[in-house]
Amino acid sequence: MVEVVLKNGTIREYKEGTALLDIAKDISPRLAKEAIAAKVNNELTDLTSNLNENAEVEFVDFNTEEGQEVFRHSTAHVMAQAVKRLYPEVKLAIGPSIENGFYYDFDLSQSFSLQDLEKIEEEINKIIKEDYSFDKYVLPRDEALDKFKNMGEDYKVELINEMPLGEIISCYKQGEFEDLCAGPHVPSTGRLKAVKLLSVAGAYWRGNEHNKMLQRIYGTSFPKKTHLEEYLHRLEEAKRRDHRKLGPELNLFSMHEEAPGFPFFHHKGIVVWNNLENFWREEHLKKGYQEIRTPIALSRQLWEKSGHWYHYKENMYFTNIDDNEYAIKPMNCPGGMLTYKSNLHSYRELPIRMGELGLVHRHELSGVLHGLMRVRCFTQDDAHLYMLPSQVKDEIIGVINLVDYFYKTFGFDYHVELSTKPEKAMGSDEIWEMATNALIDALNTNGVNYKVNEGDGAFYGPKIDFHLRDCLDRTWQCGTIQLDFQMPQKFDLTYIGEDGEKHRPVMVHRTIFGSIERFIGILTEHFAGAFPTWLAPVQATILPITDRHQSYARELSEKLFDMGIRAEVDDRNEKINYKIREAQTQKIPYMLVVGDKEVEDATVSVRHRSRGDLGARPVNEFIECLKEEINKKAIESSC
RNA sequence: GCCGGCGUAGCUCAGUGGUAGAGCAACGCACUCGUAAUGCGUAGGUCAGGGGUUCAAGUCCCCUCGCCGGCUCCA
Repeated sequence: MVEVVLKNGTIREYKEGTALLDIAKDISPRLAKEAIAAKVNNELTDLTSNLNENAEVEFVDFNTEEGQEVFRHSTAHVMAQAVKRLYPEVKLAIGPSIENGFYYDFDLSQSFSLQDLEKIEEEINKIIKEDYSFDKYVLPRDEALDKFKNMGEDYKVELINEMPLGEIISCYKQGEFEDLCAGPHVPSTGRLKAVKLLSVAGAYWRGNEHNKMLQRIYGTSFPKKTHLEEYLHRLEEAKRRDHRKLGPELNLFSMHEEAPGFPFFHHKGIVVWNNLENFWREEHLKKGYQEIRTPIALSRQLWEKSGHWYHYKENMYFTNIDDNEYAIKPMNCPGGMLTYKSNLHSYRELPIRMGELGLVHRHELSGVLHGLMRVRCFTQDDAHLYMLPSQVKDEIIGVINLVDYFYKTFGFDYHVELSTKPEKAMGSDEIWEMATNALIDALNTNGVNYKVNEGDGAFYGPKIDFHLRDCLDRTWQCGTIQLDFQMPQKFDLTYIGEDGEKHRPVMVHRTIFGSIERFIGILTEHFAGAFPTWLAPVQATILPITDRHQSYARELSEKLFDMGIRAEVDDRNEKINYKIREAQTQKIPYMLVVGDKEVEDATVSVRHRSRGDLGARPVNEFIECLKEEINKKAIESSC
């Protein structure tokens, strides 16, 4: 007998070699039905595997991240099986689960159309009905190599060849289909109730652009049809929040074929922009930042000195002035260096925090442009911090806290990534290690969770990135903190130390918004265009019922204007319902309806875009409340 | 940049090789109205651009541009 300790602490005994699935059945039929895999001594395992020793056992269902991963991964296998049935000459690459679904990469000469996806989906449903069990088996390396060579699965052969020598090679078989796989999987294909294939896209083998481009089919799956439908519905809803749709609709910005990747901001977009800038300036002044501005075009020699000429040239734009070559700045730092160097600095001044809202231009590949999120010119809320080595940790902690404060003001969740030395890097390994450890130290001190991206750092130093999510759960890097031991050296930056000698300061590049353009994109999607009142391009619209209420409406509007509130009067000859509808679609926070009653009582009837009709209030009382809401930068409205 | 898809009025979309359409928006007129669309009328098009096939092309073919979904890259 073996002893099983369940998650709730109860202990049960089973015959040695009992399958985990049978244990689940013994505990409850429902558990057996809902369990996707099991964790034996914290290791994820197939339900079909047997228990041979005492162990802690936990059953994993679709409500857990691991359960979803296993479920989607199994679906990917079934999709590969379906594709193989329909296109026997196809070669399989890899097929992992991803957030919200799965994909599988295929090498096939003909390209998949949307109709093909439907056919594949039908075949998947057949395989689900046929309810094959997922059977695991292990085999020695040579046999595995022979097997997949004979099958013509070149990509699998490549994968096996790269596995460490001692590694156990396992395969899973369902029906006629076999695939190299570490597992685990659901017990049988019948478990995969609701599957939907979503899109086809090109993807390079192993993510390397020099490799062959394969066809990637994306899909998702759920244990219940209704859950799939809910998910698809949510996707549709999310598309309505897309800033590329809302931006032009709300008259925030527009994009034009004449300038791909270069956004045009309209008045209403600029109002949002200016509010962000004002907030930024206020908070940075409080934190001891100076503000500078440096030119957009700087000479070739400067970029050679900074290293951009050698490490970043393919992303830069160039121009000639009086027969000399200039580059349009893709980053603000070299200009910042020159600014620092125009004065002599004492150690007493450090840390110096020099901010710049700098417009940078980068030549991005045409295929990556994406509304305001990925553009070819953008305004970085940059700053360069110059400090003593002993100040590094505190300065980084200061920036981490500032980012947190900013993002909290907008109600954003974010995640943090740490990027280490890339292949194309300046500087020695020792310097990189020191810099990277400084960042790690600061993160740990602040108790920040972070993910490590090996080799993803900037060419001049490692970085901490802050990522925000868009409406479709894609994440975008916004804030960043980059340590730089290179630039100060290249530009021979110095400060005069206590000893009267020149010393080299440490430098940090950092942004909070990242790019104002991208941040406005994220903001738009996060609030679905219904910006908090302090950011809203129009904060209140006054709606007179008829012509005879227009003078009262205009008086009110002037009063609001004098109090610094952005208000409009809709004096068009339309019914009140019509005006309200339009104000609603424009997502204006407050609608102030004025008619006979309001004129007589010196009140306004307040309607909020999401809270509806709130009734009449004295004008002054409402204005005070609104001012307060705006000053507090409240996310929720309360007037 | 690469793979695939898409491009008709300001917006959303019809249009099966044979005279370019609808709704909304815009503009004009009437209605003076109480919390999400008043009625009638008018105007609006190089069917992304260029080339080709055809008696005839929005429709079929080729090229270019842009957009969308990914990959690579990145704030």
